[in-house]
Amino acid sequence: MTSARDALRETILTGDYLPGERLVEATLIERFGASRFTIRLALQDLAAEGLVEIQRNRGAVVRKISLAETIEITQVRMVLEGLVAAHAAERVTAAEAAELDEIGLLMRRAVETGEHRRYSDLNQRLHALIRAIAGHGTADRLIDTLKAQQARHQIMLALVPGRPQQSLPQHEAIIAAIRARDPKAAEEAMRDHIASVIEVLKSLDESG
Amino acid sequence: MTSARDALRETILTGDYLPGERLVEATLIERFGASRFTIRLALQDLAAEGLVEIQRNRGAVVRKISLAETIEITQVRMVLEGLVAAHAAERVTAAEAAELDEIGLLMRRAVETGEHRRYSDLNQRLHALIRAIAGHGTADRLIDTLKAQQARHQIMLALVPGRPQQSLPQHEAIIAAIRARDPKAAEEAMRDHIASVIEVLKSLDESG
DNA sequence: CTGAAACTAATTGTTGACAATCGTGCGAAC
DNA sequence: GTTCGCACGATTGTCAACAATTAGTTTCAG
Repeated sequence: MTSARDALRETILTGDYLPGERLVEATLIERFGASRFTIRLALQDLAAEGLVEIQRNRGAVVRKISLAETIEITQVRMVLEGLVAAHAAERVTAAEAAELDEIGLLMRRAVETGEHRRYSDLNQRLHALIRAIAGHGTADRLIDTLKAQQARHQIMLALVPGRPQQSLPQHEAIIAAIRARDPKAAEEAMRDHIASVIEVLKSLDESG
Repeated sequence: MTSARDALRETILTGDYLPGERLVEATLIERFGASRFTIRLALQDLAAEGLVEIQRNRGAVVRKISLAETIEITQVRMVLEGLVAAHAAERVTAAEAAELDEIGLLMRRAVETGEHRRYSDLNQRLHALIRAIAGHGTADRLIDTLKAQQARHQIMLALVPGRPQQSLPQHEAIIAAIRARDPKAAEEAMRDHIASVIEVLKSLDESG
């Protein structure tokens, strides 16, 4: 059963196990009903993804990701998503452009009506669509890995007040650049957007 | 013994096993003198790094990396190393600046005397130094992984005629920008440099 | 009362055997 | 002669038991 791997992964990502918490194999066996071998393989896998840390003879713990590291990860995401946005601008089709436009419209509406949760969902949808348009497998895989590592910190970001008003024009700029098939502008717009995310993270560093 | 993992890794990287070749566990046990469990773990690890591909009930094969994928990987390296160069420009110390200068000087000399092998070594040393100066752990790890994946294709690039003459000024521009503590210029210079590498790769695509 | 050493319980590392699965080669039918 | 099906060999997937290591605890000497 490889599904034990995904189950464990999901459990860590949703925050059932806290960072720094020990992942004792016997406990996991009981919780997921998998054999020790399977659990062990799953932990090994998650370690390769950077979600847990395995120390020899000491077992696995949920990896603690500091705010400083979150900033590093976001910086890497900034340049990767910038690359992806540029590729999307080169490859976007008319149908995809229409889809981008629609998401942009819905985002504006969500901000106006104050539906923060919906805006967050649309945000994810937009980024996912851009990645799909770009079709850059290598960047895609890395972004997924990095996103998983910051899963916990990302939830916090969605709750920052005034954030949607700040990011909406950035999103619209990204959409406009991709629709105009301007790779350079698309990359720049995406980088500006994520750079502002980094600024928010840094301000959290100072305040907390 | 975790060393079996490194041994297998090294063996694949040096090209003893060719892309597409099957990695039968029994054979590896005999070759590396490790237990099956250890070999299995090693393969799992290498799969996570993208060096081998594991299919259920079919075992592991050395991952075949197409030229198109190599280009993708290099594009990602371009933006990552660009980020790293920018960070290096922000953090470089006087001593490090001197070291950069020295490498630049040696590179120029190596090009003038036609010592291609030496130039290639200095090239690696320069990139490694810039990464060390930047101290960006997240980007560092990813670059290492990507480099390992292209190990085979990279050897080819060093042999392209006229390449040192082309890349020397690019390297000098990178060094100058970092010494001037200009992050934006450093990133741009690094990206220009690797972009030209991508052009070489694309020309290989057309010719071969 | 404090410190170190030895013991013990908990946990992980490793091994070998067994089960499941896949690809291949043979044979028979059309 | 070709194709389909079957069985066998090779290979990987999984398991349970055993060995090694670690960390915590107790005991004893100073």
